[in-house]
Amino acid sequence: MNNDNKKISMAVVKRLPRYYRYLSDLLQNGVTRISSKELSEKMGVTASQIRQDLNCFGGFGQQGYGYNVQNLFNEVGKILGTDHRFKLIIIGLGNMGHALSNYDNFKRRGFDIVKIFDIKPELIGTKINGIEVFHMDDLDEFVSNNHVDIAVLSVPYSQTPNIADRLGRLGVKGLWNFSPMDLELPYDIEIENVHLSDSLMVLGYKIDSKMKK
Amino acid sequence: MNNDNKKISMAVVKRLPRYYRYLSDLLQNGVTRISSKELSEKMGVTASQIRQDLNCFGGFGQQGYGYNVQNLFNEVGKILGTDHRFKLIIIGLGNMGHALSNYDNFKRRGFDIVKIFDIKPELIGTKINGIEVFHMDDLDEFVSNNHVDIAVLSVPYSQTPNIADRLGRLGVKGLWNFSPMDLELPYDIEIENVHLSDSLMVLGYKIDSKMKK
DNA sequence: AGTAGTATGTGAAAATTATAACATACAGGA
DNA sequence: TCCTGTATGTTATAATTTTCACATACTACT
Repeated sequence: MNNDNKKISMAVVKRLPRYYRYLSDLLQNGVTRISSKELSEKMGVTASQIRQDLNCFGGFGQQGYGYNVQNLFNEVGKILGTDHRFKLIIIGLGNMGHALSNYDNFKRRGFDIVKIFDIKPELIGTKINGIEVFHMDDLDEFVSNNHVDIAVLSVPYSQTPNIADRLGRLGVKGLWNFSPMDLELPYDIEIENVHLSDSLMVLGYKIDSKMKK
Repeated sequence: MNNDNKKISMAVVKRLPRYYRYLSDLLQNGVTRISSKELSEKMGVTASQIRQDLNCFGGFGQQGYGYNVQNLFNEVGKILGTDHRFKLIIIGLGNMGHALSNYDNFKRRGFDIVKIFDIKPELIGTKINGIEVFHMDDLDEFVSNNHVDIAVLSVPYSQTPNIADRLGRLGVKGLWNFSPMDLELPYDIEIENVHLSDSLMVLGYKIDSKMKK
């Protein structure tokens, strides 16, 4: 609907998945329409922010009525790419790689894990949650011959930069990085760093700073 | 040094763990001093931001010299609470609970997992990474009689609100929530929501929006 | 010891982000 | 069909966050 080329800020984009979750919940509960005010109360944000955020992408609501939940859910989904599938590979079947491989929630959001890669001989050829485990030696060939959008990096710290660089060269479009190392590559690749320890430390800070008050 | 009561914004706090990581790296590499300019180049942020951020907590640097890496590392650590230990319990030994239990990185950051709770009979009494697994029925007694700072919530969606409420009532200080449900409780408890799917969807958005350009 | 160079801490400006305010348009009932 | 009430889209204002700019103070070299 709205095809403006005005830049959309990351602040807004980062809120979209949350809207998507709340809308999904509403749908599940059979709610068919909602106003920005009602939604704002549920989500603990201002109604103004909701309207502003949504309007970056188009006028999905109607004056005097509000938003149709199903429609808005679809629209936000489209913005987030749920109207098509992303193909993922997982690199590194350690703790986190294992957990992510078994996490079925991603599929519901449009993300299919198509293959897992590791180096441990005893894992190669096995299946985790129905997904085949290949050896890292076969990575380049697989990525070259198959459509892969995103690589999930859950390898040890020391190997992260090398493998990340390899994936960048292979032309993978996105990198979901679980190593406690920030990645920035000289390739045309989008990177999303997930630093669990960082989040935990922020929680620790919040607890401490409240005590001091 | 600086004990002002001026409020420190979350924007700043969320950057602290990153500083901490980079300083840790510098230490490891034997770097003893660094200027905000050098650090800014390494981290891909402005030198001004680094100086502003650090100055919220005190003047850790010296004009004409820069910052002593070891000292700054210690100071940022202190701000983040690494000068004392946080006691954690993990609730729910599913995929994520399992991964987190085995993640030894937390210990290095000041967080000790002291007990795991689940309901599956075959798990009770076993040890994961040296940590005992108790039954959920024993949760209340354990938390009442032992020091617990943070509960890590990695239970199924449907059970999240109930268990979260229970933990709130038990007086746990912080909640590290891995359920795709936002938590806000009427207790004096700090909450840090970790929504992996959200992060993945943002990555998906970034990939898509680049294509369209 | 004196001096040139360097880098902090900080106050002010710019940019970004969030909130408020309101004119417009539609819904729904009489 | 008209009219009141409601809720959007959007413009304007406020708040926050980031960047700039520079005076001050320390380093290090002669």
